[in-house]
This record gives sequence, structure tokens and C-alpha cells, in this order.
Amino acid sequence: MSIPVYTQIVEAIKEKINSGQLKPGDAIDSENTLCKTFSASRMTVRKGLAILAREGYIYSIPGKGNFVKQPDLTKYIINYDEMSNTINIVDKTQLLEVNIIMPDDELANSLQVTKRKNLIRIKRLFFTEGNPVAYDVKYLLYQRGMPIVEKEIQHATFPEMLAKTTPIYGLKKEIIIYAQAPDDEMKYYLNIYDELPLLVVEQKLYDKDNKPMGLGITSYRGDYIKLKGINQ
Amino acid sequence: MSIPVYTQIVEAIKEKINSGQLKPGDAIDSENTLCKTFSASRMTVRKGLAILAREGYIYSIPGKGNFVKQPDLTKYIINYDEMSNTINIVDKTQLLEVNIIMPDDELANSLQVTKRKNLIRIKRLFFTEGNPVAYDVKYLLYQRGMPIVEKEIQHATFPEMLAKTTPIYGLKKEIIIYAQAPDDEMKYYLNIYDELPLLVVEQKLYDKDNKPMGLGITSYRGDYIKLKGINQ
DNA sequence: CAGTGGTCTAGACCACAGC
DNA sequence: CTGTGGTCTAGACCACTGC
Repeated sequence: MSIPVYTQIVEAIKEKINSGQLKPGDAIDSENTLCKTFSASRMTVRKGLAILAREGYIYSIPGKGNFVKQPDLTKYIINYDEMSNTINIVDKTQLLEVNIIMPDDELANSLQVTKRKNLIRIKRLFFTEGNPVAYDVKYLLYQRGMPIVEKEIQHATFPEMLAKTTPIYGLKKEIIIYAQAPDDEMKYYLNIYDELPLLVVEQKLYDKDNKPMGLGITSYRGDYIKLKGINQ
Repeated sequence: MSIPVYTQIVEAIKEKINSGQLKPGDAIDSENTLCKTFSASRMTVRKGLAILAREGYIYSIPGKGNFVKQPDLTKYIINYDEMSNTINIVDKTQLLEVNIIMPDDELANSLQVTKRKNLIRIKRLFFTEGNPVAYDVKYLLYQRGMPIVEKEIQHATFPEMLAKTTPIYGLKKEIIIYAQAPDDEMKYYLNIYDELPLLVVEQKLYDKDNKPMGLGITSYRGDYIKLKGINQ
């Protein structure tokens, strides 16, 4: 058989769990027992168990055993990037403003800086087939080497803006998603004349020491965005 | 040192990547080289590399080597459940309707059933401190043992409704998030008198063979919901 | 105390890359 | 052909659990 032994172990245990033979909290056969059952060495058995643990099927308690885990029914993975979503792709961007500003209380608090710290503010409009679909504002802590060259920021996504001055590994990210009615400025920029709502996505980036590096707020016309999340 | 050798290997390579010594696409020292560098056996080195691969730092090409991976800057994890979000928790639910219905074209297509297949439709209202905050509709394929007991479904989340008749392991889930203006029915149920938009979350559940098991549509008052996603 | 999982070794054979 | 990663073994010692 060309199927690795550890895969066979994984599948056998998954089957026991999926079929209900093993329920959450139940103990799995001990590693030594599995060694005998599958005529495998302990390292091979442990490799299979590690895969099951990674996939959320089991957990282990040292000195006691391996147990079936209560699955997490609330977890979803979403791939978010300002320029593309499930129903639309941004094909043009327009730079409205690049400025150095001083933060107000809320912004200073959000980025954990004093009100005297200079920030870069970038405002952009996103278009699809000639129609404005989103209004985008970014606030970045100024750093040496920060790209203020218009060409470099006009089409960049948020992590790309920071990638040139901050190591992108260890970068922590956060998004907040909510619905909002457009104010007059949004209605003007996004050509909204009726009751069309906005979907707003706030992005916050932290360096590997959890220091906030920037805040982005992207307001999408509600008819041009759907976000999709899947499990695993 | 009580830190496991494989952890030391992981940290050493992470540091090389975070500091920029190793860039995406670069080859990592071969496993045999790492064995010598860390005076460790190959299995120990491989355990460290497996962790780095799982965390998205590296990938391997058999016969060639291990390489630094381009990090995925778009991936977020969101914990979604109808009853609670970043700014609100549902503390009361009201069952509006439990019915057997025949699907229209759109629904039959979405659930991959014929129009003659019976579906269960459940309509609920969610409240927080006495105020209606969300309107919730679920469509379920009828199965033996399906809970139509009101007590059992009134407060259940979507996966919980299915958990009694379907194994929850291997369950695949999908959510679609978008903003929408409320229609008159929504305005009535959710006490909306002004331009408040809705945030709509559609949930679709599939069994382990990718057969759709149910569709849920939850429409939240925009001022009572924010969804949060983080990386890793 | 025996049994459990956590770590680790020093070998082995294989399929595959690239010269 | 050598070097690479992928799989696997048969031991070992440790810390912890529960009797």
C-alpha cells in the first residue's frame, strides 16, 4: 500500500469520530495500543495523532491520554483584501489625498500614540468599470523609508504599504466589519442617491511586538461587496 | 535548557526570516545541515520544520529543499455565531414560525434539491435588553429526528440545530456577509424608523460529502453588530 | 507503582532533483 | 551519481497521572 501508515491511522480515527463510535471527551486508544493495532512504531503513531490534533479532532493530556475534542462550530476563515471580494474586483484607484496630520483623541487612542505624533493619512477612491465602489482612508505611523511616492501607494493594499518598512512576518492583523448609512461626503464620492448602505471594513495592523502600525477604513457601496468565510 | 530542541530550531529560523536574513523563496539549510548545526537528530529537525510549515513560514519541495514562503497577508479568522458578536449578545429569542415549505427556484438551487422536496423553515427574532436586534430565517432539509420541538430550536445556533441529526465532525460551513437596506417587513420587526442599514449574514452548512444541509439568513440591525477577524 | 504522553536518537530505505 | 526531503523503526529517558 502506498498510503503512508500515519495517514491510515488518521483516517481510521477520523472515521471512528465521524461515525459516532467516538464522542467528544472520549479517550482514544493509547499510543502503545495504536502501535500494536497498526503494527507501527510510536513515532509514526504520534505523527498521525499530531495531524488529528492540528485539524481539531483531538487533544492530549500528558500522563492521561488523547481525547476527542469538541469541535469549534464558530470558526471561519475569510480572505480579505481591499481590492477584491466575492462579487467584485477593483480595477482602478484614484488617490484623493496624501497628508501629514495630527491625530484626534480617538485616532491617537486607537493607534496608541500621543496627539503630537505625526501620522500619514492616505485617502483613495476605488473603481470598478468606471463606477466608484469604495472610499478608503489609511492612517500610518510615519517611518523612515515609508513610501510617500504616489505611484507606490496608489494601488497598494494595506499590508503592501507597510511591507517596505516593516517585516511582514510576525505582522498581526485585525479587521472589524459593520454596516453603516453613508454620510453626505460618502454619498458624494460613491454616487449614492438612494438608501444604499455601506459595508465598512476597518483594518488594523500591528508589528510583532503588538504595537499598532496603521489603521485602514474602507467603506464599500453595499451593492459591490460580499465577504465570504469558510471553515477549516 | 528545558526548551525543546525543536522549539529552538523553530525560533532560530523564525528569527532569520523576521530579521530579513532569509527572504521569501530563499532556501533554508538542508535538514542534514540543521542536524549538525543543532546537534540534533533528523526527526527532531523535521519536527521543527513541520511546525514552521504549519505556521506558514516555509514549504518544502521533495528532492530540492525547504524554502521560505510568501506570507498570506489576506487571511483572517472570524468566530461567528448568531447570538453573539464583538459589540452585542442576544439575551432573548422569539420563535415567529416553524413550517414545512416547498422551496422556490432560488432556494431549491441553493440547497441543491428539487422544488418538490419539503424544507423546514424557522423564523426567529433576536433581542438584547428588550430591543429587537436581528431577524433570523433558517431552511433545513427535513431528516428523521430533526428537532421540531420549539424548546429545542428557539435558542439554538445553526450548527446546534443540525448537530442532533448530523455528525458535526466533517461539517463544512460557509458564511456570506453583506450590507442591505431593510425592507418594510424588516423595518417592522426590527423597529427601524430611519436610515439604519442591516448587516446580513448568510450561513450554509454542508455534510461531509458536500451536500447542503441548510441555509440560514440572519439580518442584524447595523447598530447592534460588528464582526471581528484576526490573523492566525 | 505502572501507564500515559513528550522528547529524542541513530540508524534505515525510498522517490525525486540536478548534474 | 550525490544530495534532497518523505517515511519509518526500535529503542531510550523524562514528567506526569492515578492507583
